[in-house]
Order: sequence, then structure tokens, then C-alpha cells
Amino acid sequence: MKTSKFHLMTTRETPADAEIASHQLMLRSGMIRKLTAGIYTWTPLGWRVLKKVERIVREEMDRAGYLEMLMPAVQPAELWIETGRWDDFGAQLLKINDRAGRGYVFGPTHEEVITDLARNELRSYKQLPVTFYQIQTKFRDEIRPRFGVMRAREFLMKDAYSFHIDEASLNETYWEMYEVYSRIFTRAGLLFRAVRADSGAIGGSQSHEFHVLADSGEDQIAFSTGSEFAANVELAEAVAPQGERPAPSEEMRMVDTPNAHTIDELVEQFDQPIEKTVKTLVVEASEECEADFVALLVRGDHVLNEFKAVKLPQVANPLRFAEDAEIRQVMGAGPGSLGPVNCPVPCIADRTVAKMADFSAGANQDEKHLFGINWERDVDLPQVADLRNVVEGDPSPDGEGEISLARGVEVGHIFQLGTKYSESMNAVVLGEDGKSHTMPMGCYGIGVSRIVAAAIEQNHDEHGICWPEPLAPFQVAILPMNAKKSHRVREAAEALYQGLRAAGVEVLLDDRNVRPGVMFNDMELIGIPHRVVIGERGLDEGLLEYRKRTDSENGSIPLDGAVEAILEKLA
RNA sequence: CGGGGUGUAGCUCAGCCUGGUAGAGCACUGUCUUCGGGAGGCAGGGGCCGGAGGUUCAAAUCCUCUCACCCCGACCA
Repeated sequence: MKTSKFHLMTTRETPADAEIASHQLMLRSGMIRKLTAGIYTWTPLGWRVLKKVERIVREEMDRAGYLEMLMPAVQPAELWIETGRWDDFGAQLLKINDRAGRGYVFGPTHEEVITDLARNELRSYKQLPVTFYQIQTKFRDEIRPRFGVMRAREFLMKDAYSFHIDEASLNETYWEMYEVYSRIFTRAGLLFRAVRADSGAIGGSQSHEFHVLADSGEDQIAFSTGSEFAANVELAEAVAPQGERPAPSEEMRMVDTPNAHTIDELVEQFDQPIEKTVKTLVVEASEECEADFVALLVRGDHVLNEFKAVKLPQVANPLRFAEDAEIRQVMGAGPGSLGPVNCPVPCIADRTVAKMADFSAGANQDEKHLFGINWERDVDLPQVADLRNVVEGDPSPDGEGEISLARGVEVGHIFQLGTKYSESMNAVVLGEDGKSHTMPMGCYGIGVSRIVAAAIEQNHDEHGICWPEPLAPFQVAILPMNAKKSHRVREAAEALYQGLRAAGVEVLLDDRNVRPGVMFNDMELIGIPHRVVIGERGLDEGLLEYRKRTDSENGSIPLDGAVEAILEKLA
């Protein structure tokens, strides 16, 4: 490809509404253009990259024996009503009507459609296991789309669904898929981690997320410095400090704290170490709890983990924090003065809180706190549970090493769904035993368009994108210096261009009549991994200038045999 | 959904407070010079100032409504 024939549209200025590097660079390099909130056009440059990702995904899925297909993007409401997700999926579900007023959705995912197909097509255990997949545009009406294609409303996704005769078969395919995913992200040249994840509303027993590591990632993942343990912070088990609870060393005393309504104020005004404070969060109780509200106790500097909280039988799902008025009514004091001593509602203490001694908490009287509280002596130790997010330095749950935290972009997610959909939609096959079996299912997603953004997030510098070679829109850029005046340069560039093309290399020859600085900047911005500069100077010595995008120094290659020399660099 | 902000040329923005009929830089077209890290001159093209209504002799500017987009929040005891 020559730049004169390629619609290269780079901009020097950063668009005002782009916050993170990948979004800015995708706009500046001209890979994408925004049509409206969360909806983007992929330009020829961007599309080349997106196709690279798609191809790697497709090749690895095909290699594993999974069957590619294409399902409709627009789906009838009836299917979604059948599984209950017409209501449950929430506002992210884009509902549309046809001219007769019939309801449809623009598919955010395809469990309903594939399960409908499976119940009509699959009859016998002999047809199982089977895995179907597609690469298709999805639409989710995100509450807040942002970061360009990173969290877009319309996006390209690879979704796969597997059907099985039993859980053992599902488990086998699940772990096979785990390996396929690992191969895909490795082939794409990305630094990633697979972590255990919350299976959330989708349900099921096993779930893993695949994260591309990047500081700007929206997810936080926890992993052990001493073992293979890795989990999303949403799920990672928080372990209490080792050893016994220290013995009481202070008397419990009530202190007037008129201006301390938050943990921070308490710490600041009363010289209390934050590790000696306990905060009390009042949430709505579930129906099986005898009270209307439950108090959750976590250390002052810890953060309540809502995913863990809603799994407690006493806590209502979804989690709802009590309103100020409700707190006042049931606790007899306002928020900011709550604590476990004389607490009128059931308490549940985080594991770490259970190991604390001489701690401070609200007194359940306005503007008063209790200092020097000790369990058993001053108040019974309530039920203990894992309530908080892990923090850096926590012991790893498997006992080996410490927890370390990193940020990641979720680019893949695999689930064991079990029979959630096959049961509600009655997808059954006859087994070897001649009886009907509801098929356990797995579902497996990859955010194809998100991978492009994640790859940039992980691979860029102050000049622009530094594509991992497997994703680069072109492998080699040829930059002729002053070609307009030098027929030698022009001819050498054209010869190299033709030579590389003949060798099957994706090469971009910059034949624009622009100054060298413009070429250098543009080629670095769009991230071509290999650059060859051709100038009179080098030609005199029989040399071409070569530089890898990630190198800081120029090298050179001989003019004779340049194609071979470059092919070696690519390998 | 709640709060805040912004809509003026393809992009980044000024002009608005204090009403008088639209600007800069980049980009684009032509031309001359320049040519190894985003050059310079000259000459150009391009805007119903997001939309509707109102006030006024006169509205990008003031008022009302509306639409779109962006940011923050939905962890707080």
C-alpha cells in the first residue's frame, strides 16, 4: 500500500473528549471516528488491525474444532421473555419495535438464540459435546460509555457456546477453552493474566476472566507473589491476619466526637490509627433475616466488597445501603456514629475486624464514639465473614505469598453456565440411558474490538502506538527522503516496496510529497513496527537506514539483499 | 438515574459578561520557495454560531424550551 492511495488521516491535536492513551491514539492515528456516543466507525487503518485480531481468534477457535456460524443481531422479544431476561437484563438491553409494534432486542449476547437452535437441532448425546461460535457486532446500552472502543455501546465480540451431556464434559471443554484463550492472547503479543472471577448474575460454578495488564484498566486484579493464585478483586478471598487476637490493653471509654462523622475525621482529630478503627455499614436485610437491616463491620481503611456481601444469606440482593432516615430510626443515631456495641440490628464482622483489639467505633449515640473496644469483654463477637476487598500485602488465600494488585482490561471471560438456559428453554437430548438430559452449557466471550484498545493501552509511548507485530496494520514502513528530487531514492524505494510485497510483507510506502518530519511522526503515531528510511546519503554507501519502532537508535541494512535482511527482522 | 460542563469552519478554540450581522491556529485548494524530525510567502474555498420559540430596530451574544455530547457520582457511615 502507498500512503497516496490509502486514506491516512492523522491529526496533530488530541481530540478534546479522549481521556486515555488508547482512545486518544486511535483518534489521532485515524483508526476510528465517532458517530455518536459509544458508537464508532472503523476506518481502513483501524479495520486492518481489527481484522488481525479477528483472524487470530478465528484461527485458534477453528483449530480447536469449534464451529463458526452467524446468528441474527436482531432477536424476537419472546425468547428473552422466555428466559426472564427481557426484564432481568436491565436498561442495557436495547429494545426495539417493528412497524407492527412487535418487540425485538438488538442482541447484547446470544444465549437465547443459540439455545433455541440447540433445542431444535440437537437430539442425541452422540451429537455432543459441540461448541458453536460467531464473531459479530453486539449492542449493550451502557450506562456510561467511555474510553472510545474500550467501553463502547456497539462493539465486536466473539461469543462461543458449548453444549454437553453432563457437567464433566462441560468442565473438560471449559478448561480446553481456557487454553485456547491463552493461546489467542499470547499470539496477539499481549501481556495478560487469567483470573478467577465472579460468575455474577449469569450463574454457574466456574468462571475466569482474561485481563490485558495496563495501568488504566477498569478492573483490579489480585495475584499472589508466591503462587499461581490470581482472582478479580471482586472475588479474591480476604484473609485475616495470622495469629490470635491481641489481648485487651485499654479500657473502653466513651468520647465526645462532635465533628467526627467520617473515619478520616476521626483519625485526624483523635489521633487514632486508621487500623484501629471500625466502620459500620447498614444495609437492607434479606427476607430470611429476622431484622430489617444488618450492620456490616469492616476496618476503617478497608472497603466493603458488595459481591461478597450479597452472598450472605442475611443480606438483601441486590445490595442496598440504608438511607440516613432509616439508619436514624433503627440505630438511634445518625451515620457516622454507628458501631457494634449496643447495636440494635444483627452485626456481621469482617474476618480482620474479628482479630482487632482496642479499636474504636461509633457508640450508636449521636456525636459519640467508643475507644478501646474489645471483643468478648465489651461486646459479643458477632458472626464473622469475608466482607472486604483484598489489599496489597494481604496473605494469599492459598497460604503462599502475599497479595499484589494490578489493573487490567477484561478482554475475555469464560463461564460454566450449567443448565440455566437449557432448563428454562427446555433444551434436552436423549442420553445413552434413553432418558432426557438437560444439556449443561458453557459460554465464552472475547471483546475483539476491546482487544485493539487494550493492546494500545499496553503498547504505546510519547510518539504513538507501538503495535505488537501480530496486530500491526502494516509490518514495514518505507520512508523515502526527498524523493521528489532524487530519482535514485525514488527508484530504490519502489524496488524495495515491490520486493517486500512479492515476499508477502504488508508494507506501507510513504510516497506523499511531505517533509521528512511529517513522515517520521505519522509512521510512529500509527505504530508500524519496522521502518526503513531511504536517502541519498545512505545510497552512496550502499546502505538503508533501519529502525524498529521500539528501538531508540538507528541501524542499517545493506541495499543489496535488503528484502532478505528485512525478512530476517520480521522473523 | 443524580450532579456539573460544553455545543461557533474537518480539528483545537477565541468572540458571549457589555447585542451592531463571524475570527485565529492547524487541516484543505492553487502557486512559489524550502526539503533528514510536524517549513515559509502569496492567493483562495469552507460556518442558517446544535435546534425551536421569545425579547429587540438589531441576537453567536439576553430569556425560555429542547436536542446532542463530555465529565463526575451511584463505597457513604
